[in-house]
Amino acid sequence: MPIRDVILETTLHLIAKRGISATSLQDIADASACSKANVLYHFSHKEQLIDEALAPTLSAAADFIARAESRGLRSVDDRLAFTEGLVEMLIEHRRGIHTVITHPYLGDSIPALGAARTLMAAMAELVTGSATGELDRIRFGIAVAGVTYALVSTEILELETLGPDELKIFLTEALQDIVLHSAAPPAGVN
Amino acid sequence: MPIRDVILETTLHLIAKRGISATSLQDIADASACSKANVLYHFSHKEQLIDEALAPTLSAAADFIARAESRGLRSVDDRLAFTEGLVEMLIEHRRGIHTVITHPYLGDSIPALGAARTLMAAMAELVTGSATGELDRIRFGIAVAGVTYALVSTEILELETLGPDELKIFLTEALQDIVLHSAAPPAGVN
DNA sequence: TCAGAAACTGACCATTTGGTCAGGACCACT
DNA sequence: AGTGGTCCTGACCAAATGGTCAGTTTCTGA
Repeated sequence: MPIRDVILETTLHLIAKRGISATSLQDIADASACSKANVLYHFSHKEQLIDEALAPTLSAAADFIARAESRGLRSVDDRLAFTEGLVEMLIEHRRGIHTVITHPYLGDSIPALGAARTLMAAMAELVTGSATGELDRIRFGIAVAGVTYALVSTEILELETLGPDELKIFLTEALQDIVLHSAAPPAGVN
Repeated sequence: MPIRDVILETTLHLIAKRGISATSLQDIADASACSKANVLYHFSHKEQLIDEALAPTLSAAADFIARAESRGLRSVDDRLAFTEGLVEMLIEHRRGIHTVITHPYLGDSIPALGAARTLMAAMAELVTGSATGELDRIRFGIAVAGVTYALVSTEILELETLGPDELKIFLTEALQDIVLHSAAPPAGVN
């Protein structure tokens, strides 16, 4: 594995664990077994390094949202596909998502985090735009925010005991219960 | 307002906005219109300052969880009371909760954040312990994590347009829909 | 009025931070 | 063998950080 990729991998790991501001270039260099100068040779600035480390997460999220947008969320099938895709994406890019979630403020200095904000807004509009009423909207929103955050801090639901496959199944099912409940209310709740 | 309280207030404000590591004592001093040395006169270390700024949030959360624990979450009424209390507490201590949520890693250096971790675990056990099955547990967890996170980053659901009262009503209602759905499933979903 | 405590400050310090730079090692190609 | 380019490093820098301290102002109570 080329040192450049090692550095990126290490960076993603460290910033997810300790946070961005608390992770110095020296830390990253040490953990990558190279010099700080070398880190700055491959990535001109710290911001650029972080940005690049988060890039895969961001593009995966952007893809997911773009697909969902083009398909819409009107039908029950759309919503099922949406929730399943969301869970899949979140699981695969756990560490990046965690970083994005825990750093809402650095959006101005790190492009990826700014982009994340935009994506969140897009997702919110997608989710809320397809809802039929205020309550429905909020319920859907809570569900989406819920899986996202629950997965990010897996201890909260003691999810870490589950394997990735089970995890995906359970989360998807739970999410779909909530979402379907709002898409096709059995009683006159709304 | 005594300068000590001004500093605490300012600190809570700044760390919620920019994050802990990115908020320097100088920033806090400037925003409080006093010298950095004075900040360190009232609070011997940065960690202690942060800790004290988060204290009200932490004790409110601890109180809430203790009350919920002693009452349990068995009956529907208990769950209704729990969700309402949760939403109330989250709304009142928004900024502190936001800080706690976005700084899972500093738990070792800042006591309040360590305590927050413990509280989260306690809440998880409370919530999951009262569930009847794995799916039920996860659904409840998602709902709780959902309101928490949604409220913390209000833009996500465009909640900032709602007044605090409406906000509370809507969030509580949505949460209770989800929770009740799991407590007393109308159809044989579970 | 005056002493002593509490509140506050500027100057200072060691350390760490992100970042630069001149040069060395290693490579492929001629 | 030599040349040019990529990879990599130690030494270095200015700025900022958390924190100390000696000393000054301000309050308070006798």
